[in-house]
Amino acid sequence: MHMRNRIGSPWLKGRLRCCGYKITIGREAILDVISKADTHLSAEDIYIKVHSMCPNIGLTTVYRTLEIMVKMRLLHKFDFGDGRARYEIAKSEEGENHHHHLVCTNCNRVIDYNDFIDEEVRLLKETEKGLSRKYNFKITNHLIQFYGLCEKCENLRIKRK
Amino acid sequence: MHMRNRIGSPWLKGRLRCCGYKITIGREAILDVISKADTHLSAEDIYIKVHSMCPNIGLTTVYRTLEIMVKMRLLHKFDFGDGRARYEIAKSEEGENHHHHLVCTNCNRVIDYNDFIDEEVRLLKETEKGLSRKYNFKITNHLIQFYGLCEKCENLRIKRK
DNA sequence: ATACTAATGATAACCATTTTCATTATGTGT
DNA sequence: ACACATAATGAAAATGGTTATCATTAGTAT
Ligand SMILES: [Mn+2]
Ligand SMILES: [Mn+2]
Ligand SMILES: [Zn+2]
Ligand SMILES: [Zn+2]
Repeated sequence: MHMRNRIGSPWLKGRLRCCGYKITIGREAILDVISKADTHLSAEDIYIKVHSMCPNIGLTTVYRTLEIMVKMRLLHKFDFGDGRARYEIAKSEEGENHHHHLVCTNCNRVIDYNDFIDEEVRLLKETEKGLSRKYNFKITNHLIQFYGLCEKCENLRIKRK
Repeated sequence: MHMRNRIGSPWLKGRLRCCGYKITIGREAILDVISKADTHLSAEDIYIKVHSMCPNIGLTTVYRTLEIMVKMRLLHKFDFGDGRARYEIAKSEEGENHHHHLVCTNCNRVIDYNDFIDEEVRLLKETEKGLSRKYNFKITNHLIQFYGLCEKCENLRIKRK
């Protein structure tokens, strides 16, 4: 039993392996950081965290691994408007991690939510079905984001006034 | 009556003017291109079209004008995943131009749709109200995109198989 | 027409991401 | 354990969309 087996999600490693990808030290460290993250990390965020554990992993490898995982749909890639891509686990051993976002247009804070009401989910499926038929478009995914001001920024705005 | 009054949306020009912005030849040409566009243009797309009419307008001016209009909420700025921002009229004399998108993940084609069903609109408003209350988040806008394969790409995929 | 100042464009800088390529490490078969 | 084929890697350079700089120009109010 080596140290290596202790880091990185075994499930994610399995997914990579069975797609023919090799499990390297760098990838393990990257998987480890991603699977433990509770925010939307940028490639550089991940690189910095990985670097503290494995100082010889390059930023290029981070980008390459992220790209693979996005293609495999294990990771979601988002643009929240701050000039860099941000990543978040899409699938894990526990299943899909589907949720929507509230994005503050002032401070770029992002709030996840997945407490959908039943009616919401039903109508979304209905809508997807209708669109698929009408536009002959095979829908595989959706992105729903609400933009506005978070509590803090809205309070600041009111005070300033 | 000069030639200048014949190009660019008078309404858009009015909006800029009453915010203290000067109406320049470059801006008129940019407004003209944007208001006549029926696709999601990039800054360079706009620059090329403007250039054919006004060869001495620089790309920098295009970027600057677009930025102003996005801040004024006259324009929407989108990221469809092709590495450049794309713009689309958000408000015009006729009112809001609100719609959602179907984005092909293979060829990057984007389909607009705004034939929402009543229930859809109602539930969206309801959802926004619920989220605002729950997360103390002041929602001003939303982005809804469905990803998948357009008719053409889906057909190609089937044949290839 | 004049003055004030916003707007402009050429250029360089910026910076996230990608490409290149010689070197290294991994999985597999022995 | 060893060797082999080749996927993966990292350092460095390139790419490309966007932004900053700054001297010059042009729109607007008077
Ligand atoms: Mn999220
Ligand atoms: Mn559109
Ligand atoms: Zn905020
Ligand atoms: Zn397509």
